[in-house]
Amino acid sequence: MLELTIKKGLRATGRRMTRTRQAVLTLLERTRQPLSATEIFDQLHQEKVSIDLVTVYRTLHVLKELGLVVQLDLHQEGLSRYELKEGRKHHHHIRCQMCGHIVDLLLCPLKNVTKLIERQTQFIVDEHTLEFTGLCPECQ
Amino acid sequence: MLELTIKKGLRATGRRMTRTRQAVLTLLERTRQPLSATEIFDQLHQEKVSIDLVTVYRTLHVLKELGLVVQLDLHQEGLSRYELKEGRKHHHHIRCQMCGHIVDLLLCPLKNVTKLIERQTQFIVDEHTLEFTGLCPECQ
DNA sequence: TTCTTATTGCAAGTCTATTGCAAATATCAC
DNA sequence: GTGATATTTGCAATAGACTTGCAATAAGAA
Repeated sequence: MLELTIKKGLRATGRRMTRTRQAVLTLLERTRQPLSATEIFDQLHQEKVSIDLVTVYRTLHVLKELGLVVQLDLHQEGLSRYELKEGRKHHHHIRCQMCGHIVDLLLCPLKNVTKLIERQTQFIVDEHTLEFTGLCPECQ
Repeated sequence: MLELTIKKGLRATGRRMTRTRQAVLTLLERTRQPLSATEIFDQLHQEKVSIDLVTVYRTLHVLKELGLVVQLDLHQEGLSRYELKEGRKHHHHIRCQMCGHIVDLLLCPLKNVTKLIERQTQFIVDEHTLEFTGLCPECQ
């Protein structure tokens, strides 16, 4: 169970499971799109959950630190989005420029490329960001 | 000559070549690293060029519109960087997490992938962002 | 239930980037 | 060169994402 895993992770670092963290997690769990802090804030308020925007940011920060959540910086959006890892494989996204709809990509074409880059640049590669934009079927 | 090309581009859209635009361009031309607006502002001020930060932003916006400059959003930097196109091919970057040094990558492994994504998602792919982070040879 | 300590909300602040507007300046016609 | 006109600039103010300090609150262990 996801909730148990998370509780353990929190405990292990001297942290507590609280109503607000619960609320953020539940929302992320049932939402398919990666959410921004503001979107999480707005959505929870619509559901009459009282939470401060600062707390949303802090919660996301903690969840990211525990490796339970991934932070995305989509192409020129100027904000961060978050999605639960929850056993999902490393993947990328494509976002519609028109409607903002975000879809997961099932492939990551970069596994072989990393070695090539390391040889070429002498860097030790740590992370990569790969995000696409375009027009979704509805907006074409 | 780059300067002529730019002047033409400006003219063609009813714009003018000015001292400030000149200064931003010259700086971009002789700097190898992609620069942020603030960095451009600071550098020009160090060189006793009087320019407002707003003007830097507006200049970059215009140059981007003319297709003379590329806007980069590197992995979780929280700001945009700009570099001259100037006949250079489409490419990506890798940034050192330690010292911030940015190096060009000579390959783009995504040409074939785009078609695959279009088939898979039914999107029409327009752009992609691909940026790496890691440790540069000096920081390892 | 009580105590300790993490967590929260609020207010204020930071940083990147944008907008409105009057003043400055580039370009064109003369 | 001079003047007309339209673009560009600087300044002040503003927007929006995100952070920090601190007192009040709540989780969880005894």
